[in-house]
Amino acid sequence: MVHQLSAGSCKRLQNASPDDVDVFESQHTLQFLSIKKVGNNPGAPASAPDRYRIIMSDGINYMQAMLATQLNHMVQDNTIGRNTIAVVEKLTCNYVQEKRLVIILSLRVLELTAEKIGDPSQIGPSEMPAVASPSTGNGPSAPPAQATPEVASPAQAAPAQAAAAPRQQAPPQTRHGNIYPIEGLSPYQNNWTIKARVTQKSEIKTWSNARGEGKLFNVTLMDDSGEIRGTGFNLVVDDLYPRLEEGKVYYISKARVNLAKKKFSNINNDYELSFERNTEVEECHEVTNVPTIKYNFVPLNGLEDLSKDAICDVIAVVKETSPVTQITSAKLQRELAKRELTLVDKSGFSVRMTLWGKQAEQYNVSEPTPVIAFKGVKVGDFGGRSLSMFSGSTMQVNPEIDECFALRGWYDNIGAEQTFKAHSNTGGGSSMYGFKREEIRSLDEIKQAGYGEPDKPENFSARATIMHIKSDNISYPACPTTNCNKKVVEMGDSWRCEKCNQNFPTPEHRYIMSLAVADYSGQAWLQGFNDVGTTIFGMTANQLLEIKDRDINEYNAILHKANCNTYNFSCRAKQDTYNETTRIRYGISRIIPLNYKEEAQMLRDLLYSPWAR
DNA sequence: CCCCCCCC
Repeated sequence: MVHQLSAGSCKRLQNASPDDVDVFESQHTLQFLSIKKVGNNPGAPASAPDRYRIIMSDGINYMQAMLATQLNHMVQDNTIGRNTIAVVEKLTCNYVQEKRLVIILSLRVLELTAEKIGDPSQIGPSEMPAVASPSTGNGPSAPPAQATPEVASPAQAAPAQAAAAPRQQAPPQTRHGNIYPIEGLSPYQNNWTIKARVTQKSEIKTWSNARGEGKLFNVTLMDDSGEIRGTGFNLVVDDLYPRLEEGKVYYISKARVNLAKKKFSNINNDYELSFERNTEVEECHEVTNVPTIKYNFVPLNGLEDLSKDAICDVIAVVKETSPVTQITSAKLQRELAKRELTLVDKSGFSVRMTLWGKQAEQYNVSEPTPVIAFKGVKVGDFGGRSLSMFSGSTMQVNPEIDECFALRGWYDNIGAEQTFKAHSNTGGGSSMYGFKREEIRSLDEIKQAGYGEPDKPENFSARATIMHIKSDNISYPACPTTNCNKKVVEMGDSWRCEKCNQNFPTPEHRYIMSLAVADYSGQAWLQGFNDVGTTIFGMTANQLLEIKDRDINEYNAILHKANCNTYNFSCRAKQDTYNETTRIRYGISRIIPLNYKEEAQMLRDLLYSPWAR
């Protein structure tokens, strides 16, 4: 495959000012001549991500760029390498100390390993046109940049241009300097300003532990590129807490960019901000391009498809509001304010939403049945399904969005008179008949655990694939009386049930089957009864036996076709003695075909929710 | 530097 490099891209990138969106957000087909890991700052924490410097060529020139750390995996899993040709789709640029740094934010590989194209040369200082505001130019006498430990030295690649005229290329001197997308922030950039909306502000929290005590608050900041969490500690709380207001937009600069501990936040960013004493915050009144909260609403009837502890957004009419009550949390050893809202929506379901602490106390909506949009709330299983706000969750009363208008119209017309279904503990979702998705165990684990000791049957959940079904004896003739299911014996031209003391012209065949199933860890034999067979074969045992009598090949084909299908199982391990041999038998109490949407959502929730496991 | 998200 022959790819055409974007001749001239290096020059354009080299000369672009950081707000030159046309250059940084257009597509450049480039070849990576080298990718090299560079050292971290001496002061960087051990957990700091690796940083990679890329020498990239447009066939005519080459230049250096840094790979945004969120793309590090591409180097580590060899998605990119030496001589890779890729479309660089998004870049950014900023100044670290006096040095200009181009950072690759997004790329798409065209060819992993190609021949080197052309004979590109380094862009020299002579090719750097004078640009930008002459008023800010320091001229050629500007002190050359020091190679700082903060940034990889570009020595091999392009020593000259980085130091040559950095000031000439400085961004337009707005009062707030270089406006940066949140997505582009990373620890090796220190001269940025973001323009972001505070979408959430926590209350002031205090702590006291072995390492000391103090207070802190968090905000969630959002712009059109992404979101990031910011935290202020102690003295900074006094300064910034009153100045940052939910919903308003601010210019923020000179905060520290740290690695986020994902475990503790559902915010989609590898980094978080730490507000320092010198952090600058100024409200922005020209609010353009700063999105308000984006929602991904789940209707209330859809909550049963989410697993417990999933995080979701909902919009609903608040039909009832409880007063604030104080509960005593055993866990926290203190009192805690709580308020319950009853939410309803067009799906005809109602669900309870719990607010805690400040959010419970400060809930202050005068109208009786507002529409409220909630973001980042936690799904619980109390009463089938419940919802709960985190301190990081947000709510918007009567937001100016279509979903809100639609709900308002529906409720005022018909919804107010409707009765609503509550979620129940049975059926659907993760509460189905003992199957616990979050407690799935491997077959090997079950065997190792020795479940099913004498008189101690154990229930467990498993996900396994059918490998083989014993075909010789797949069913038994049973009493057709509802809920009897006892084996009947053939007596002349009828079938007798001893339990019911009755004879029947024909029995009802019921499945009794042994399945060999396997998962990644090993295999096991599971015993299944009637519902297992009807689930697996999609027909009753009577129907299957009829096929077996008519055409043994078709019967064998049906059994064969059942193999290689994966199910969720609720099982019961029980010790069993038969013919003086004791063994553990695994009975299937429920077989559940995989719901791929639900399985995928579970995986998604694992990624998004630090509390889902 | 927190990192708990609670109760019934």
